[in-house]
Amino acid sequence: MTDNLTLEDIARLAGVSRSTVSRVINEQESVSDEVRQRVRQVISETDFRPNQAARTLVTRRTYVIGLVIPRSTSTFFADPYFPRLTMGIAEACNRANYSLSLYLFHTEEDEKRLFPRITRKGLVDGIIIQATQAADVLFTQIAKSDVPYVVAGRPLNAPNVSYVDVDNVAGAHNAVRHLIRLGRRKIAHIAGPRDTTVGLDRIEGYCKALSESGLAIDENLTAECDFTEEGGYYSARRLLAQKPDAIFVGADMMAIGAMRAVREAGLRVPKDIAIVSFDDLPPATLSNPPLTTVRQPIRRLGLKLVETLLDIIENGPTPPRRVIFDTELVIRESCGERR
Amino acid sequence: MTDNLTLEDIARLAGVSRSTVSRVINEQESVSDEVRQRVRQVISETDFRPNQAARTLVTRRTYVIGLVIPRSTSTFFADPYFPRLTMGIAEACNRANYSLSLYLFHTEEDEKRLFPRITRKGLVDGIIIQATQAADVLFTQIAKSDVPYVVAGRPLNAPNVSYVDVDNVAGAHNAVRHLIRLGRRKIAHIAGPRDTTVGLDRIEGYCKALSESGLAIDENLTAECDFTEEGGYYSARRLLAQKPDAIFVGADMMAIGAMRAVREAGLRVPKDIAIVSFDDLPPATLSNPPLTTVRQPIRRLGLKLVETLLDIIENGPTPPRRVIFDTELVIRESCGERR
DNA sequence: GTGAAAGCGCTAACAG
DNA sequence: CTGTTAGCGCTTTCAC
Repeated sequence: MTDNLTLEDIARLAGVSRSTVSRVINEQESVSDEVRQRVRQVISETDFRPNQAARTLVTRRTYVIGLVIPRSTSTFFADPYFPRLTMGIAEACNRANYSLSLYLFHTEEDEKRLFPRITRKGLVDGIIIQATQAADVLFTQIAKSDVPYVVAGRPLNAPNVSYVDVDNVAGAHNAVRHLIRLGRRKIAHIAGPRDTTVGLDRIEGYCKALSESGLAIDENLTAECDFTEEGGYYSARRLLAQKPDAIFVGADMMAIGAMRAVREAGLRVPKDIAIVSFDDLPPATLSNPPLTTVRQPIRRLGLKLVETLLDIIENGPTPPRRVIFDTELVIRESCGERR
Repeated sequence: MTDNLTLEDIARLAGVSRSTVSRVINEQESVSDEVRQRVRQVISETDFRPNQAARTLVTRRTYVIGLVIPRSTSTFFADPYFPRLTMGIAEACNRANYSLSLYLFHTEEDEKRLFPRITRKGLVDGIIIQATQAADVLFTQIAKSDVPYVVAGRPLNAPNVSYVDVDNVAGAHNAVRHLIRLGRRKIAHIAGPRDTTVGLDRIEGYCKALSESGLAIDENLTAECDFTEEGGYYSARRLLAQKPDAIFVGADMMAIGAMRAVREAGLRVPKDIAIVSFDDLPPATLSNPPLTTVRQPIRRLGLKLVETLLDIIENGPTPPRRVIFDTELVIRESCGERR
């Protein structure tokens, strides 16, 4: 099937002009039913599909959106969060008839070399970019080009950008309040990196809940690490020295690690140490005991990200759009009962 | 930064012709150093990047490859397998300066509507498509278009296609032999779907190992299910009635489910039931006890898939390329010691 | 309602 | 070594 058909060919076969075929393909009104039928017939017989590049060249629309995952999170593909988010984004793209280009950076060199390519014309109509520390450089670059973009998660040092995020402060606040309500008093926190808003916001919610209840905020009760299982494990080991009766962990994967450390220390969850975490991804259900955790509406996040980006593509970047989703505390067994 | 610069503009600014600028951009030799410098200067000052669509229109190259995940596997994004594979593919794309378009189908309707769009000209240079039952229809379609493609995993009913797969028969064979060597005699199997080669091949390896050792193949000792944790759980529950002393599970996620069932039945892994599974993904390490499992070189699979596709794009689809990777049995605790 | 013609921004002969 | 010219396949005025 070596078909290199063009509009011209279809036009000839249907006995009309190229313009008419174009009109039929683009579903314009001003074509007589009879001609439209004939053209459609030829198109389906020949299995003709217009060349996308040619179309893009004149319309300035690629119908592609790019999803950029900066390097520090690319290892996070080990975390189920990003695949989930990607699914949501892909679903929205499918619906809107957009293609989704995935730019998964592994190294800083990747970013330096590849990112400028992405922002060239005729490649993507807009970009969804994951907020991370490494992303900050990219923000500057992307802002200089005039490619529309939206950030997944609140960026740290980027005013006036559009983003979609969850209310991490409220989620963390709620989680810790739950522990307090259950009678826990010495609550530790395994936090995400302090150079991300995710890390920072959850710390803020944690502190807020403590303060409200008149509990002291002890620096030694907070450990900072990346979002991995390993990180959670080692952080918990360190924190255990302080003999906390509960840990609020900033992500499910870290909570799995933390529980491993607790188990190894001969302590029991939730009896000796109650645990509440953040995300509600599959590992939360499968762990033993299952995790009480703050659920993020990841799929909706993905859908909204695309919706927002398309809005920006259509109507320009100002004013910045900001969408914050609520979270929901899912109570399972790792937090135990009221004491 | 509303730049709508074209080659022509750069040419004017540098005092040369459009062709010369094009030559500089495409790194052709035949340009004097002096001119090259001046042009480069202007390009960097203006931050000019050539329009990709225009380029594609004439070169017939998009430098985009598509990754198609048919519907039945799209839920598998819950499984860490696909994210991992995607990472490998993305890494290879980055290296080769290709963009990666992700087509994640959720429904049959997605496939019907979207797939024809993908195979149009000027959108992608080639496609990597995941082998599944649902993919069979797509194979027919893609074969009709002349878009180069390669299959991830061996497809069931598609002769003459190029694919990259692991040796599932040998991997399963090896896994089951290990159980036999450890003294297990009544070995059950939780298999993947029989309408996929993954499911079928692993069953074949399982049976082969049994036969070789003179063990009877009992149909009641094999349960078939999808690749989910839930599936593994319910299959194990059923199989437990037969009182096996070992289970070879066709995927880590199913093994996690199977272990849950075993635990609930008051049995212990590996003492009462030894378990060996397939994949070696993070859940295998994190489970309790950690899983003995057949490691797949997923990242290499991804890299090879891209390499093969680029080869096909360059040199045509014939002869079909077939690459089979070896697997490796990773021994942890779920299989226990020799009895 | 339909066709002719111009042009999107680039590459690639072909001259010189 | 460099410039001129002719398209790539489509959309989009502008006539009729």
